[in-house]
This record gives sequence, structure tokens and C-alpha cells, in this order.
Amino acid sequence: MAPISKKPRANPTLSREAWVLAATNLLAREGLQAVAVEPLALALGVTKGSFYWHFKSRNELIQAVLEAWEQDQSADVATRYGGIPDPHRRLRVLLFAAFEDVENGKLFAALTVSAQDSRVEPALRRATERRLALGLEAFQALGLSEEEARQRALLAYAAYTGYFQLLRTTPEAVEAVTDLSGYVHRLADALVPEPPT
Amino acid sequence: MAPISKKPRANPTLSREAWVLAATNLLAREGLQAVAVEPLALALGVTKGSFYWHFKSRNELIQAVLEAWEQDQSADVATRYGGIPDPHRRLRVLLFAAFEDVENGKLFAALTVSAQDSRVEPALRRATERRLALGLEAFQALGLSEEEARQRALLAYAAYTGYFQLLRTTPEAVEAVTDLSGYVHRLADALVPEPPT
DNA sequence: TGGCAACCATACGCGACCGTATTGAATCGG
DNA sequence: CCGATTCAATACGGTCGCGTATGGTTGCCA
Repeated sequence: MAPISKKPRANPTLSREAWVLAATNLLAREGLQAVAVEPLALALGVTKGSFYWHFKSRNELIQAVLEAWEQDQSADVATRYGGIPDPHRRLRVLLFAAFEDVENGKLFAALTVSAQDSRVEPALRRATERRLALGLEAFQALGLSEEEARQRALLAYAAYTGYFQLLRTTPEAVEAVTDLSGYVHRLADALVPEPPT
Repeated sequence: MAPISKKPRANPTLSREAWVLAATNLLAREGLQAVAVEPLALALGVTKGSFYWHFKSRNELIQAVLEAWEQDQSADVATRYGGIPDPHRRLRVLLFAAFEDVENGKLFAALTVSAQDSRVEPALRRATERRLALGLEAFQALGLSEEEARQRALLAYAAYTGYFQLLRTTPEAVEAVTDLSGYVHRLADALVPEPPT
């Protein structure tokens, strides 16, 4: 038998990151109001006592979750977006990448739900601004006017937001459309003018 | 001086409908969790005592709000949609009407936020199903295949949902697109094939 | 082996909101 | 004018989650 010491301490001890991770998952699945200290502790098999050793408050946990989210948002964009020279391809890659990352889409939808929250709001606003700016730029690179590019960017972003919102609220309705990539294709075709053959 | 009786009873007495109306407004502005009995009573200048005379519970109030909403959803569709013979016009009218009703759009967005709630979920699901079915039908009337019509309907609905969600979370971002009708035009043009000139 | 630091449990007080009871005041029909 | 009805205030007990205080284990290290 392995020399299990008296109390294996369930988990070899919880790290701050473990709390943040668990909180993020809970947030994505059940929303911000669900990321509460006591229930979270219960789910992790410990009590509040542990939590308040790692964090000053629930507020601090939420801030940490949001920071982590914003971090790998930027990271993602940087890697995926990279420098695709052809503007048509770049735009389509952008669209497909966005819709394919379902996990992130769900998390984003969950955050949108709590947009009223004073901690969530700034993070969400920054994300939205970045994304819309990226879209604007991408559409302008196609030769569209600013106004037109702005409209299409908003349209694309609304379609993104709405898609994951619907996926959250009424998954059955979305799944009735059997083919996601067909959906995104349609979106891309509707928004991205034909390349100059 | 007008013969003000001893206690003019602030408001000439609150009706059940007044509570429902106030709750609906609060819901649209601050979400479901904000429609709480005590705060609501405070806002109306009375106390819980009054509320629990008109309603059995908070739950009953919420049900009432949802029922009222579903009621005039159907009513709206019936009147607006009416029988426009030409499928192209019908579809465009539908789209414009949906985006123009900002009040209802905001209320819808607020409900979407609380889609997890066991009372909201069914109402929201029914609304979504009705709307998608309407969209499917309208696109099929243009001669599109079912699959294609389904995709476009979902796209249009996602754009609708997402638009009002963005309006809720980050109004500045939306307002940067100066022209709403331009936006909707773009959406319509992208989705509705040219009429057979 | 004593001691300190990391990690966690337990117990408590607090505020917000729900729902219940009970009482009070205005109003209307007879 | 009076009693019943309608509407509302007050006071209470209960739940859930936050945050604090305090004490208990474990592990490492001198």
C-alpha cells in the first residue's frame, strides 16, 4: 500500500489558480450570481475558511476571473489573427475562428448576462471595443467606406453575440440548424463581398 | 383649497395591474433579480403589506409579468404581420418592425438575461420558436430550400438578439453606427435575395 | 523536537429579501 | 351610521450568502 499519510487532504491543497479556474467554469455554466463563496467552497470540498485565506473577498475572486479572461482574449486574437495578408481570407478566418471556439463563446455569453455588474461592465466594454475595431479595420481593408464597414462589423458582431446567446438560452432552436459551418458560411457570404475573381 | 381628505392615500390605491406594470418596467431596466418585493414596494411608495394583498407571492407577480408579455407579443405579430402578400416586402417589413420596437427589444434582452430562470425559460423558448418558425416560413416563401431558409432565419434572429443585447451592455458601441435603418437595410439586403426585378 | 507558516474548519454577526400574522385606516352598501 | 370589505403598515421568523475571528492540522526546517 502506498504510504498515504493520515489525511490525504482531499486535494493536495488548493491553489489560488484552482479557485479562479473553478469560478470561471461555474461562471460559464451558471452565471455570475452562481459564483458565490460558500457554494463554490462546497463544490471544491472545502469551506469558506479556505477561500478567505486565498482571497480578500468575493470581489477579488471575480476580478481575478475577469483579468484572466481578458488576458487570454488578447492572446487568442494575437495568435489566430496573426498577419494574414489577403483581407478576404483574413476576415473569413476571423469569423470561423470566433464561432468555432464554443467554450469562449459560452463564457462570453455568461459575461454578457451580467453586463450590469460594475466589475464586468468595463471588461466587457473593452472586449467589445477591441472586437468592433478589429472588424471595422478588416472590412475597411476590403475597400469599404467607413460607414459601411462599421455597419457590417456591427452586424457580424451582433450575429456572433446573438448566436451564443441563443445557444445559451434555447440550444434546441440553434441545433435545429444542423450545420453550424453552413451558418457561418452564410454569414460570411452575406458580409464579405466577392473577391475580385 | 381642495378638500384633501386626511390621508390622500398617495396614489388613489394600487391595482394589481399597476404592480405588474411597474415590475415590467423594472425588469426591462434592471433585470429579473431587481424585481423584488420590498424594493418594488418602496419605489411605489408603499410596503410589502400591500403587495401581499394583491399577490400570493413574488412568483405570482413574475408569472403575471411573463403572461402579459407573451400576450402582446402575439398581438403585435398578428397586427404587424397581417397579410402582406408579396414575400419580399413581408420579410422586410418584419425586420424593420422588429428593430424599430426598441422598448420591446430591451425587454426581450432583459428576459434573455434571466433565461436560466425556470419561469422565464419556457416563455422565452416559446417566443423563440414562434419567431424562428415565422422566419423560416417567410424565407421559404421566397423559394429558398428549407435548410437555407432555416439558416437565414437563425441569422436574422441572432442579429436581432445580438443587436439588443449589445444595446443593453454597451450602448456606446452601437451608437457609433449612426444610422440604425442603415444597419437594418444592410441586414435585409444581405439576407433577402433581390426581388425578380 | 519545538516552532512557524501554510492551509483549512467552525462559529458568529450582519444585511437583504421572502413570506406570515396581525392590526389599522379608508370607503361603500344598506 | 355601521359593519364589511379593501387596501396598507408593522412586526416577526426564516434563509442565504458575505465577511470576521479564532482555533486546529500539517509540513518543513532548525
